[in-house]
Amino acid sequence: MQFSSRFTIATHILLCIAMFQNDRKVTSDFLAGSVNVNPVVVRNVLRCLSSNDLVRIRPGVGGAYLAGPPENITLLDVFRAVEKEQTLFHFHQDPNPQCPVGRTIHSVMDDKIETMQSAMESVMKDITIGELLEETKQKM
Amino acid sequence: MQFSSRFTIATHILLCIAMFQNDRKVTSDFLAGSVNVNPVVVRNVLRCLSSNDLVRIRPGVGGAYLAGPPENITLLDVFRAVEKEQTLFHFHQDPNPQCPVGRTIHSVMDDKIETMQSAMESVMKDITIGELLEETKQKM
DNA sequence: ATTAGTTGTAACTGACTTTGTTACATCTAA
DNA sequence: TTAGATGTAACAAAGTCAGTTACAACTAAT
Repeated sequence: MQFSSRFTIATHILLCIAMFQNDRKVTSDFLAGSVNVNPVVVRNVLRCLSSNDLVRIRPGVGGAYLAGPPENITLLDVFRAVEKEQTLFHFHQDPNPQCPVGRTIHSVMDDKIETMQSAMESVMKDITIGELLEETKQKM
Repeated sequence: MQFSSRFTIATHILLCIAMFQNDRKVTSDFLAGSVNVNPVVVRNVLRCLSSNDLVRIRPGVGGAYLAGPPENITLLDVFRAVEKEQTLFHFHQDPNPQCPVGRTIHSVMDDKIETMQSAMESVMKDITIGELLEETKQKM
């Protein structure tokens, strides 16, 4: 099981906006062309990013802009904006409380899973759209 | 999106085997009762664990046993045994190569995602079934 | 050899999620 | 008023997960 592609799509979108927002109007159709998905998918992702104050969208006239400098947007911001279900693992429901393992499994495992997730998120927190933008420009 | 519950189910199963294998025959029905899922789900997970040499199963006569001491089984072993799709994120297919972002997004993002996953896996590697067993016994 | 108890595994279902798509209402500036 | 956007509901196709049934195959004990 994996996280959906919304995270990579959202990162792609933010990079595109950062790259092009000063030169042209960055519409959902333009973004859809670069990411190569349906414009509605882009608009749904943009809505998530917008409601988390990462981008500003101009309804009617069109165009998306970063809400702040790209150095201030971390991949953790992006992840939290687009992934509703942010716990890493499903836990099986209703383990048998009459079994000593079933009775305690949650209290034993919950903080382990949290540690795993924190490890992942601390990496995300240290990577910004600004860095990725620089790296992209170097590779152009 | 999340990983399936197979990981927590597998961990539960291993803890149960470690806890009870010396006292009674640990069948898939017994395990199913503790985890509170269908015995076929247990047998499927057991097959994954067995083919990765974490447990031994006695066909015919019945009963599952740890293949080695619980201190030698890490949560990363468990994770790799039961999760076929082990990359953390779906990547959107076919970004547009005519866009500078689309052309480079993979080479920019791939190692970042790998770093995130490594961070998670290094936590998994440091937690063993033996530790969880001790913690369970303390909480009983 | 038979039997009871167990595992191995295929097949099917329902529920859910993701992704793609269409359609249309709404908004804004020119 | 209009052109060009965005907002969003609705639906379908595909995939995955989990539950269940059913039955073949295996093993030890009798």
